[in-house]
Amino acid sequence: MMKTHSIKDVARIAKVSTATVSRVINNSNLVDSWTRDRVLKVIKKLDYHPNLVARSLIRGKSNLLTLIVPPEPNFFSAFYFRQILCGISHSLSKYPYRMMIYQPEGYDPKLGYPPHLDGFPMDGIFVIAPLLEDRLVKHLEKEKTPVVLINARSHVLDWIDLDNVSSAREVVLALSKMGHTRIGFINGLEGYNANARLEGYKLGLEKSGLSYDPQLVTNGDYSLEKGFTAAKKLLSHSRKPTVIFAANDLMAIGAIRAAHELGFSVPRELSIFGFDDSDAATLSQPQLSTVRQPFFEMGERATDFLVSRVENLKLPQKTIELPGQLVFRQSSKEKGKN
Amino acid sequence: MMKTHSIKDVARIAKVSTATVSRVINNSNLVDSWTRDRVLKVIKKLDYHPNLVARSLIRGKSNLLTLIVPPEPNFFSAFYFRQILCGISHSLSKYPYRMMIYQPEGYDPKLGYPPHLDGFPMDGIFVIAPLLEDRLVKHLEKEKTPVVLINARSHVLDWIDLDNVSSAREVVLALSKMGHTRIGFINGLEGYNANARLEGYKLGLEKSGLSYDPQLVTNGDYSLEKGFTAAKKLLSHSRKPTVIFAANDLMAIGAIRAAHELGFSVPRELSIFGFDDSDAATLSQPQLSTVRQPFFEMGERATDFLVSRVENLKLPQKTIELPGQLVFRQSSKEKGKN
DNA sequence: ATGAAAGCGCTAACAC
DNA sequence: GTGTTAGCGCTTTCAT
Repeated sequence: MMKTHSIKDVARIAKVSTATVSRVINNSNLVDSWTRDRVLKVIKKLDYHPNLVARSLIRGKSNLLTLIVPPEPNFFSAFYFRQILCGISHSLSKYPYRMMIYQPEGYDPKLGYPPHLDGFPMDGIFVIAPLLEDRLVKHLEKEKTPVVLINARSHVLDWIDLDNVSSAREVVLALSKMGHTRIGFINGLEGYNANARLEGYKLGLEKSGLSYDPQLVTNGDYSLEKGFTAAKKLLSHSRKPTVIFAANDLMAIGAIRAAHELGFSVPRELSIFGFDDSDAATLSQPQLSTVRQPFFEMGERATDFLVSRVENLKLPQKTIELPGQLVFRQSSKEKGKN
Repeated sequence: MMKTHSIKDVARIAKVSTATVSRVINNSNLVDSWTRDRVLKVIKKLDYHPNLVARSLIRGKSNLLTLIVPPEPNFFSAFYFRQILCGISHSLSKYPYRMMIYQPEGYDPKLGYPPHLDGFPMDGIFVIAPLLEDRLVKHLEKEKTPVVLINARSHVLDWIDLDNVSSAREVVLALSKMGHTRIGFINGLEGYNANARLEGYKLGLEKSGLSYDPQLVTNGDYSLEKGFTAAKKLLSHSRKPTVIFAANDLMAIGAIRAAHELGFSVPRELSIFGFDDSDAATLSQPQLSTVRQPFFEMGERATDFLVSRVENLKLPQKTIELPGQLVFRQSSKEKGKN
């Protein structure tokens, strides 16, 4: 920020009042077209740009949105984070808003997080929730600054989330249609997502006329290592699965490694299905079939939600579940085919 | 941003002037400790926080730094981008500054980019340069807003970059020490980096007493596909390399695939060395030996550079070359060993 | 050590 | 249509 021309300079040179200049730069129609032209000419000549700080001060609105990032140092690397970021950034170009990124060092219940977040001005807040602390969400629900939750839910705040249940169900349905009858499942960490995906798994079985077999289901923690051991466990039973569906890609890749170590060929003898369509999905050998979460679109929609709420605080709560998309790659195939 | 208490409320209740309150919140020592206590008490009681917008207006300083992101929609996914972002965010927590992310839709030479960048206030600019347009850098060199270049260089602006030459040289040196005498090189896209890495490659050969053989060097474009074809070409010669050093990881992975397709076992018959230590490096099979760019540290240093320049515009140009770190994984081994 | 007052650049009544 | 003016919340001389 440096010294530039102000509205006064323009007014003086154009021989009008600052009010008129203000009207011009705000496209008010209460200004004669001849006057407007004169003012615009001066504005151009001076290369005048309105000082948005002054505007923020008087309007009580900064046009800044904050994306809160959990204190984990490598959160920016998370695949979903960057996709969402892309979506936000893309959608934001439609609006006169900018995004600030704020990663608190930690949460201090005394000091509280929002709405001050160190006092920096902001009109609205994006929260990416997968790794987020519940208490922050609780806190945000009480604040007046508009918030949109991405990949999480609330009874109060706007949110955007994957339809985990139907996505998992669709996978099982597809697998069943491919001839698989023994479908293993490696669940994620305890929490909403894991519950929903497991529920979808069960619904898929039901819809396919398959019965639920506890021996085919095991717990994971979203890590590659756990996927590895979980798959080994699943494959050690007498009536082995012909396909393993993992609640995320990393565990699916762990499962592939386990299969290889046990001498199973993927996908000839064992199919593997992941969840998330992370980078790892195409880097793995064989490339992973998986569920693509529409993170980019989530970011876009979140932006639309947030901007519209900032501009109209009275809106009713908006929520949306987006469907996942099944991506078939090399790690899955019809049962018995070659 | 919503209606909160102002400095006037505090002043009124504490029975002092606003000037005194201002002194208190700015830690001026020109205030009696008894008065200070009284004021602080009121501040706490009212949960008063200074309005940073008003402060920005009067100080002509927003404490906002902008990270410019090239118009490519998926730039946020680039692995160096997120590492750098982590570094910036981490270092930023030491300072009373925040980061805005701004991805222009495109560059308009007429309108110009900075310093206005749509007029949003900012005290300084981070530019991540690998994919960045030269004309933006040229433009920035003429502006008064402080800029720090990350992964690029300038004769005017502050910058932070990898020491590409010495990093590539170290790889060749290490490879040579491991017994390799025929070291293939897949170069990157024309540009500073590629030149520097090729130069480092040559220096490494020289220092190792190896002679430069044009047959061992071929051009790439940083893509996996190109790495694949380039490696095939290198391996088709009569006097094949025993190790291929690629100017980035993706090409190195392409080289691994080529080797496999041609029936070479990696690393038994052919070693592969990458550059960047991207995600792909650990996801590939075998895991890739590579050069780790200190992106996180670059982000940190860039932040330190930028903040200190914002706070003292008169500083002389600051530049720094950071050394890469060799990471030995499964894709390389000593020649002839098993 | 403290206060009064001007003013940062802009917008929005309100008057004409 | 256009101008006058008050004031957003803060900092900072300049007095005292």
